[in-house]
Parts: sequence; C-alpha cells; structure tokens
Amino acid sequence: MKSVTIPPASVARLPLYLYALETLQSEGMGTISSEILANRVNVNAAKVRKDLSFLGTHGVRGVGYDSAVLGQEIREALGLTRDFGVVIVGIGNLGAALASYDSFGAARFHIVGLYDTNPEKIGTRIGDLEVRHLRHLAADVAEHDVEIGIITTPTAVAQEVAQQLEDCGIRSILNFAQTVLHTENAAVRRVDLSTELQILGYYLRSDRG
Amino acid sequence: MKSVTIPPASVARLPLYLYALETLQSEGMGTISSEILANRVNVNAAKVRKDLSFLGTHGVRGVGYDSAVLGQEIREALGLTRDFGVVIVGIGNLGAALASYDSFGAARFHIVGLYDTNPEKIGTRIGDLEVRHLRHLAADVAEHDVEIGIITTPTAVAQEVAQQLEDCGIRSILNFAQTVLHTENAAVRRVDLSTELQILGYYLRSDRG
DNA sequence: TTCGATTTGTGAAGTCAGTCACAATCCCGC
DNA sequence: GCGGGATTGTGACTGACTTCACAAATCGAA
Ligand SMILES: NC(=O)c1ccc[n+]([C@@H]2O[C@H](COP(=O)([O-])OP(=O)(O)OC[C@H]3O[C@@H](n4cnc5c(N)ncnc54)[C@H](O)[C@@H]3O)[C@@H](O)[C@H]2O)c1
Ligand SMILES: NC(=O)c1ccc[n+]([C@@H]2O[C@H](COP(=O)([O-])OP(=O)(O)OC[C@H]3O[C@@H](n4cnc5c(N)ncnc54)[C@H](O)[C@@H]3O)[C@@H](O)[C@H]2O)c1
Repeated sequence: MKSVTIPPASVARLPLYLYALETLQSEGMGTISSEILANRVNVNAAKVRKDLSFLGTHGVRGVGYDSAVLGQEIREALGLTRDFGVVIVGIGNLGAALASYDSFGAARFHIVGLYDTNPEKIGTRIGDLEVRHLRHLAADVAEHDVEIGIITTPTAVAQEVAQQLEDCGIRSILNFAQTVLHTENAAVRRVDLSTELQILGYYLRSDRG
Repeated sequence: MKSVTIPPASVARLPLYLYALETLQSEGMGTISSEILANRVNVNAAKVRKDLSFLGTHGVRGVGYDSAVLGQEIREALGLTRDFGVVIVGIGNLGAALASYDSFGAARFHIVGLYDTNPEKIGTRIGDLEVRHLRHLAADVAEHDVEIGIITTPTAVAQEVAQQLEDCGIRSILNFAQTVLHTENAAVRRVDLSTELQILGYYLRSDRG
C-alpha cells in the first residue's frame, strides 16, 4: 500500500473526482482528460493533474486517464476498498433522515447502530435497525467493527457524546451539532447548516457593496 | 457600512466565533480574550485576533473584547442584521428534516417555501408550511423576498433545480446533493455527507500506515 | 516513419493562509 | 500618576495551496 501522504486540500477533492468519474463512466467515457474532469468539478485542470499525481497515477500523455483505472486508484487512496461500520447518535429529525438514507457513496459505509436516550425513541425502528439506548454503545461498538460515529444530538450534549464515542475507540466523528468538538485523537469533520447559511449571508451582503 | 473584503478563510470562521461568543455571553462573560475564544473554536489565538481585525473591531489591550459589542460586529459583518427568506426544494427525508428545524442560527433565516414535484408530497404540511409544486417557485420568489435556496432533491435533478433557482433571481444556494453545481452568478455552498465520510475514510486508512 | 495535434507531469512562480513575536496600550492598585 | 501584569494589533516570516507554462510523451494519419 503506497502510502504517500496527500495534502488535505487534495484529499477533500478526491471524492468529487470520484463521483464525476463514475458519472462520466456511466455515460460511456472510457478515457477522460484532466480538462473534462476539471470542468465537472469546477476547478483548474492543472490542479486536477497535480491532485492525481499524488496518487502515483499514470495517465497517458496525449490521451488522458482510463476512467476505470483512475476510479480504482482514487478508491484505494481513500481506503474505499473495504467497508466501514457507522453509528448514529441522536435519532431526531436529522438523525432519522440520515438513518433512512441507504446509499452512502456506493455502499462502503454501513449504518450498524442507532442510539438515543429518549425513552420514546428507544425501540422504534428505521429500516431494519432498532434505536437502542446510548448505554449499549460501548458494548455494541466492541462487538461489531464500528469506526465512524455521526453525532446528531442537540448541541448541548454533543461534546459529551463525542467523549463517549472516543472512549469506545471510535476515531472518526462526523458532527452535525453547532459546536466545535474537542477530541484527543479522533478526527472530526463538522457539517453545520447554520454556519453555511451565515457564510452565504456574508456573500449576499457584499453583493450590494 | 465599512465593507472591507474579508478573506474567505476568515469568513468561514466568523460563525464559529459568533456561536462561541453567544455561549460565553450566556455564561456571564462580559469580556473575552482572544485566547479563550481560540480555545473554544480550536484555533490559534493570533488567528482569532487577525480575523477579528478584518472587522475593524477594537478590542481593548490588556482586557479583551466586549462580548456584546464583538457579537454585534460579527453579525454586521455577516449581514445578520436583517432577515433572509429561504426556500427548500425536494421535500424528501432530508428536506423534511431541514424544514422542521426551526432555529436556524438565531432566527435570521426564515423558511418561507417548500417545493417538490411528486404529487404525493404536494399539499402535505410541515409546521405551518404547505409543500407546493415547483412550478409555483418563480411566482412565490417574486412575491416574497427570497434570497437563499436549499436543494435536497435527488442528485440527478439538482443542476436543473439550481438553474431554476437562478432564473428566479436567487443568488445563494446551499446544495445537499452529491454533485458540483454550475451556476452563472449564484454563490453555492455544498454540504455532502458521502463526501465527508469518504474524507474520514482516508484518515482512518492512514492511521494504520 | 515522420508530423502535428493532444494531453500529461511537474518545476517555478505566485497567491493566500497561518504563526510568531513583540511593541503599543490599557487597567488597576497604590 | 506610576508600575506591573495582561492582552491586543500587526509586521514579518513560514508554509500550504494554486496556477502557469512548457518539455516530454503518445497517438493517428499520411
Ligand atoms: N434538523 C436540522 O435541519 C438541523 C440543521 C442544522 C443543524 N442541526 C443540528 O443537528 C442536531 C440535531 O438536530 P435535530 O433537528 O435532529 O434535533 P432533534 O431534537 O430532532 O433530535 C435530537 C435527538 O437527540 C436525542 N438526544 C438528546 N440527548 C441525547 C444524548 N445525550 N444521547 C443521545 N441522544 C440524545 C434526542 O432524544 C433527539 O431524538 C442539533 O444539534 C442541531 O443543531 C439540525
Ligand atoms: N438523506 C440523507 O441522509 C442524505 C445524505 C447525504 C446526501 N443526501 C442527498 O440529499 C438529497 C436528498 O436526499 P433524500 O434522502 O432526502 O432523498 P429523497 O428521495 O427522500 O427526497 C428527494 C425529494 O425530491 C423530490 N424531487 C424529485 N425531483 C424533483 C424535482 N425535479 N424538483 C423538486 N423536487 C424533486 C422527490 O419527490 C423527493 O421528495 C439527495 O441528493 C441525496 O444524495 C441525502
């Protein structure tokens, strides 16, 4: 496994390339130029080539990249050649929506547990999963192979939940609550609607000088 | 309105500072140092000060920032001193969850319309809003003052919906579909769970060398 | 086999973001 | 009204990311 470290900015674009590639492939394109990929993803073609060069890929000069090969190379770089177990904590509006969303990027990510603390939620089902009390988290994580935790609890308890996830050995957290989590080792990515709207607000404002 | 342009990286952090400030304020802190704010948001204190300096703020040396004043300055910079109308297109799992989420960052963002094309969805209610057919979008946007569009349709139609939003004069789009939108003038922010999980996948992978 | 049209891979240059470090300033107690 | 401790504001530095630009490689046609 040739594990050259890829700059974070490039890593964040790899999923976009992968998705664009899959689309193009399904449209019957066997080889793809950096130019075409760049247009799909709205970036500079040189950036595409540089990003792909971190994978140690070899496109063919004068031709482009073989879409099947390149797709596989990106999948390997992202570690998408195996499955990941995912748990969701906080099965409210948002948590339930995520739980019922099955096709997480070509099915490498599998939701294997749903947790809440509200007695009214415990025992309800979403798809073929039952919502369990958070107190079972540790045992469940130990038993199944869970690597990613998604937090969709109210903001006030998100930090506490993150701690529990870390205590169970989970090293990757996706946080939908409106707070910045402090973790010791876990990688955290934050997704927050309010933040995004506020950023859009800034650019709306500067529109009118 | 002193409209110095703020670097994008700083703009993206302002909402975090604002949220941290509001929390600290509610804990009774009247003045706040860059150090404390930095800890809350997990960044370097010098970065906080530099970011805040773009606002033309004036903290007090030896003391810190007045939390009420600073909060107001950030709100003004982000344009949060007025209200924004928001519409959501695609009222499925995710769209419905967003629609029922009322407290969008201190209520400056108001959802004023929900749209779908599926006859089974049309006419259903979420809160006090009724889901309307997408064909009413243009007229509704013209009538009410809508500035932000949220796309939660299937990926396949997201681009087409974005075009319609732009045609209605909407200049800011929040895109939850797994595709990169191409717009002429509108600012787009993309929020995608699959992408985030894949990024986490990379860092899980490199854990084990 | 050579030529022209393409397209990659990548050094070099340019731009932007993050950090350091410290003078300038302020508050408070005396 | 002076001194000590605290904290800001910012110039200079460092590093990361992006873009440019072009030689090197490939293909297909003549
Ligand atoms: N719904 C949205 O559109 C939306 C948008 C942006 C951000 N968010 C954020 O996402 C989070 C969830 O939002 P929501 O609308 O789904 O809220 P919600 O209130 O519908 O759901 C929260 C769920 O978490 C559960 N919960 C509470 N404490 C818990 C604990 N200690 N352990 C486990 N579960 C616990 C609750 O019982 C509830 O089921 C919030 O932090 C919110 O700020 C939501
Ligand atoms: N639900 C999730 O957890 C989740 C996670 C990541 C990404 N996404 C993305 O969010 C989007 C929505 O996901 P979802 O789970 O809510 O899907 P969904 O199928 O539940 O909802 C999609 C809705 O869009 C409507 N729709 C279809 N075509 C339309 C059109 N032309 N105009 C207006 N409405 C239209 C459908 O009738 C449906 O109600 C998808 O692009 C998905 O990839 C969802």
